[in-house]
Amino acid sequence: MAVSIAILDDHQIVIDGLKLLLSDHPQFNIVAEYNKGFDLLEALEKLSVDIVLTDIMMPDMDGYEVALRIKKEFPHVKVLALSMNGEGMLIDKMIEEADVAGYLLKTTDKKELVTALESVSKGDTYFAKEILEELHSFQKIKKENEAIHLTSREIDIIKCIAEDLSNKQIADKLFISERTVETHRKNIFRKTNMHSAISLIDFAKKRKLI
Amino acid sequence: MAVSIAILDDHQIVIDGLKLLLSDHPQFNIVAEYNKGFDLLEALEKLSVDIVLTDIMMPDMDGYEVALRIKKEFPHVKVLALSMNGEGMLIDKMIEEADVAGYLLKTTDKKELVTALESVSKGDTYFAKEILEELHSFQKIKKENEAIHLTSREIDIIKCIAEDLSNKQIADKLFISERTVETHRKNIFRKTNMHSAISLIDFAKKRKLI
DNA sequence: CAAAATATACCCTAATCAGGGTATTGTATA
DNA sequence: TATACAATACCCTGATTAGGGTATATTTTG
Repeated sequence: MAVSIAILDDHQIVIDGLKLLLSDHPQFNIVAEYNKGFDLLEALEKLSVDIVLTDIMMPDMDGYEVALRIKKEFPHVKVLALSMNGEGMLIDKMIEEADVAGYLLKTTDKKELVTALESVSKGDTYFAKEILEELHSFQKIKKENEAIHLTSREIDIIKCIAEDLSNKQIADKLFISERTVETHRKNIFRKTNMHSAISLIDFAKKRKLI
Repeated sequence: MAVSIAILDDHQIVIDGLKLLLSDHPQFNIVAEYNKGFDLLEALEKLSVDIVLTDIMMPDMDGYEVALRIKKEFPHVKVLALSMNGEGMLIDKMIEEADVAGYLLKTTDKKELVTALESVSKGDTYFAKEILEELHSFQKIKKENEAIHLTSREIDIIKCIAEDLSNKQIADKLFISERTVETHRKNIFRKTNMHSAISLIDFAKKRKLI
C-alpha cells in the first residue's frame, strides 16, 4: 500500500530533485506534479492523493491559499509544506489556520524528507527544527504585540505615519481633528516606547504591524 | 568529449534536480557536487572541471565570492550562475566583476539549461531573459544614482538619518558641526527632491544607497 | 448596569527641522 | 593656474512635532 504523493512547486528543478530523492523509495508513489496551485486543485477532483508536498512562495496562488483550499475542499488530503525560507508569519498561518501536517525547509535531505512523509502518512505531524524555532520566535513577537496592545485606530495612524503624512494630512484623511491625531501619536509613542517617527516605523516593520 | 560540470548549491534538492535534468544528456558529465563554496574551491585544485554551475545565495561563502575566486585562481573554469531570484546588484556584480559566463533562474527548464550549458561550453555566454531585464533595470537605477550624484559624505549622513540620529547626534558622531549636518541635509533633500526624512529613507532604500 | 477601554478633542511648551541664505577651505581636474 | 566640486560652518524663519496635561462620548466587556 504505497502512499500517493502530489508535488506542487513553481520550480521544476525542485520537483525533479524531490523525484530523484524519492526514486528509491517505492512506498512513496509520486502520482502527479504541478507548477501552479490551480492545476493541482483541479486535479485533486479526480486524483486519489494522500499527501500534497507543496512549496509556499509561488506566484499567482501561494502555498497558504492552496493549503486552505485543500483543507476546505479535500479534508482527507494531508499537506506537507516545503519552503525555501522559514518566514514566521507564514509558518504560523500555515500551521494554525491551514492545519498543514508538516513543514520542511528546502535545505532538507533525503532522510528527513522520508521521515516527514512517513510521519504524515501515518497521520502524525512533522515539523523541521528550524521551522519550530522560527515559529517560536514569531509567536513570541506576536505575544509581545498583543502585550503592547495597539488599537486598530492606532495602527491606522502608524500606517499613515509610514506613508509620510503630516498630522494635518492624517487628520484630513481619517476625517478627525489634528488634535486627535496628536493624541494617538502620543499614545503610540508611549506604548511602544519609541521617540520618533523613523524608529516607530522600524519598530512596526519588525513587528509586522504594517 | 563530454563537458565536465561541478555543481554547487546549499540545497541538496536543487542539486538532485539538476542531476535528473541532465541525466539523459551524456555530453554533460557531472563530476562533482558540493554544498559549500569552500569545498568546491578546494576540489578544483585536483579536479578537471569545465563549468561550475553555482547557486548565488548561500550561507558562509556566497556565489559572488566563489565566482571571484574561481576567476582569480582557476581562470579556465567557466561559471554558470543559477539563482532563485534575480537581485539586480548581485547580477551586476556577477557579470561585471566576476565575469560569469551565464546566469539562469531556478525557474528554468531542461531546454534552457541545456542551451545555456552548450553556449557556455563553446565559450559563448548565456543569460536568461529575466536576468537581462533585471540587469537592465538595475543599471538604469545605477545611472540615475550617478546622475543624482550624492557624495560619500552625503551618503554617510543619509545612513545616520536612517539610524534615526538627530542632527546633533550626527554632528557628534562624525565630529562635525551641527551647521554642517544641516547643510548636508539641505543638499541631500535638494538633490533627491525629497521633503522629509521618511521619504528620503524610502528613496535611499529603493535606490540601494543604504 | 457599572467599569474599562477606545476614540475623540483641546491646550501648552520646547525641541527639531525643512528650506532659504552666504562663505571659507581644500582638493580634483581640465 | 583657473575652475569646479566637496566639505566645512554660520544665520534666520516658520512649520512641525514630541511630550506634558485634561476631558468627554461611545463601545466593549465583566
